[in-house]
Amino acid sequence: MSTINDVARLAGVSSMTVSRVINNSGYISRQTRERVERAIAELGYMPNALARQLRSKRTKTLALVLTDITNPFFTTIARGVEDVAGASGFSVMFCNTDESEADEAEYLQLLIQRQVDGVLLVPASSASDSLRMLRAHKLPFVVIDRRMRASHVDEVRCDSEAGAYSAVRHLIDLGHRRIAMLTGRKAISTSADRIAGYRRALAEAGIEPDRRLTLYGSFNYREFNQADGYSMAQQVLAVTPRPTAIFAANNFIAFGAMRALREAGLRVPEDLSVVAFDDLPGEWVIEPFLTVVAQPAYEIGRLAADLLLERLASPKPAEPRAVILPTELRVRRSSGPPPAEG
Amino acid sequence: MSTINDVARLAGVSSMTVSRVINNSGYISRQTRERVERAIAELGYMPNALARQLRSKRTKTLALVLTDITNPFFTTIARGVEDVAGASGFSVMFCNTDESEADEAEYLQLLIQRQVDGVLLVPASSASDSLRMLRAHKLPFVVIDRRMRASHVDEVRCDSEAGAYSAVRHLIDLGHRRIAMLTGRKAISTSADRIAGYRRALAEAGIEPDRRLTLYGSFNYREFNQADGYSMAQQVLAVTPRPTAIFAANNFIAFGAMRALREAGLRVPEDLSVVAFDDLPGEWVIEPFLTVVAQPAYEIGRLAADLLLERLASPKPAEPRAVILPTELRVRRSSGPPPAEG
DNA sequence: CTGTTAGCGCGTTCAG
DNA sequence: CTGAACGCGCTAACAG
Repeated sequence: MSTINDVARLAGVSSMTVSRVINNSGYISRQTRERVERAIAELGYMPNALARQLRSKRTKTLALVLTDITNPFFTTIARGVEDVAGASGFSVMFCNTDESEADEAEYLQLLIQRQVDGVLLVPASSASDSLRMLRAHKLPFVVIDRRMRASHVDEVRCDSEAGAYSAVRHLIDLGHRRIAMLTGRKAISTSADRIAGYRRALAEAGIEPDRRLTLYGSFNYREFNQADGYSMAQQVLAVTPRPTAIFAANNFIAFGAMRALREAGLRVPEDLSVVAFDDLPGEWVIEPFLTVVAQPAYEIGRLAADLLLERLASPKPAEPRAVILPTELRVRRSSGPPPAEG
Repeated sequence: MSTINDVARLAGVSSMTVSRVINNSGYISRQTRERVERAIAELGYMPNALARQLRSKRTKTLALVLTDITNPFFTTIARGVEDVAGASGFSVMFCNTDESEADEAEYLQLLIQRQVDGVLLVPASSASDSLRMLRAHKLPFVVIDRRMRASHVDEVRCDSEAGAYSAVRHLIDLGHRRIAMLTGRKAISTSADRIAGYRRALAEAGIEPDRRLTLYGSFNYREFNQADGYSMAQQVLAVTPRPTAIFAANNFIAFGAMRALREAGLRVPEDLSVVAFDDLPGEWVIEPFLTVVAQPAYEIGRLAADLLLERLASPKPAEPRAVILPTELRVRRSSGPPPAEG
């Protein structure tokens, strides 16, 4: 409502003096400072951030571009980002791309126009169009959760290959040899990495991979969720001989698969074991059932924001840094030995 | 990087002409339009949103101030808000207050400074300091999920009283007469309303309320979550005669309580029934167990955003509107008849 | 310690 | 159909 000039007039000083009071910059006599502060209080003056940002060329805003804030894995990352950013006086804009590259591009445009200081990006694909755009506008960024084809970027993610390996290895140790893998979109690096880990574990155990047992999700994110896990599970159950275990590349797929299994009258883990990527926050689960490969989501968000803020603070462009976090296998009740041969 | 003037120079026109091309305002000859567009493409020019917003006094941004985006109930609301806002070209800023009135006040200040066009507020308390601030700065807002003491505001929420009534009535119908109620902070209207519904159901059934069976959460939000439900459950279990049912005012409390029950060696629902407010999205639950009073969270977000956008669009301040949505009782396996008298 | 000048990048207003 | 002048609210860079 009221501007810096109104304050200046009321306090009988120049607007510059008011500015200095607001920003605590330069020296000001106690008297004038108090006069100014009184005027500010009287008018209920609040500085217009747009004008400040336009002038100072800094918005103190980060953007977190991810696929779906509804997914607890990303929600937790978001929380980590916000906590770190907030502690440094930065706000965070959240953007849901729904795994759509078009939406991602559109959001990046918006963010560039809004002059955000930096971007945290969970890329919808490993293509580098987005990176090109970010670079063209000299906008600092950190890639989260997924690899890009273009290397040499700051990135924070988990070791999906090793995580998948540990999950499949766990199943193999239990005695499974026919293990199906239900994964996400082919375009996402985590899908590829988890399949790689799956294959390595099989190879190490001398198990010949059966092509019919590795399925990619198709989706269209908004329609996917459980549906894909459900139909993929139905597909692998139709293969003979039937697999004795399913490795799901994320929680949603696992839940969809569980539904398919129940409908098929199969018990978990007696008839079939299930292991998934990503755990659910403990608060939302009464009694955890799924054996999972957990990723430290909050930590990912925290570290990514740290890295980005560090970049913003330091004047010189340093070497890109990759932070690769370990996963943790949490063995619970959904995995057990395969049923005795019939 | 490049400004409107750079484009103008390259195209050999004035910046005003470029502005008209960007905004599709006024008449422009096909030729110049094409020249300008070529220049824009060549420079990779993107308009500076800060400057536009400063000039036009509109940011096309809404803020959603809530207590915790990590809570699935609010996450779903957020998604509803974002979908509606996005469809009208608005961005959304999310702000987590962690149930702290101080954080809320701080965020509102930030939002005022950033000149957001409107605010969707899940108030941390029913006190009206926040409303005063919003009004003083003529910032349109809609209150979500909770009542404020000050009436006469736009609001969208569920009927907590009726929802609680239906839950407790369900328990009474099953034969329960000693029903404990574990609720949230006293300062939150939903706590009060749910207790009112609880009491009405008891009164109607001629059951004398036992003061020892109604507990308020203390918290400090970040530390609360399950912990409070856990300890509150322990407290009511110590009361003799022991209650045969627990009504939890939200999911987190319910889960904490479930943990306490399990540790106490009590089976649900054989030894004790549990009913909670708020459902979990179906995608994250393998087999829903809790009987719940579900709120249409996505709908709440959608309607609130609709209402706010309507206010922004219409020039005249209309009468405040209250949208009160019904809840839905979903009976599942956590509730059953009380154990036979020992 | 304080004020003046200038301009961030854009769009409104009014002339042509 | 196009352009010039001006100002949104604030602060950097100089005075003094």
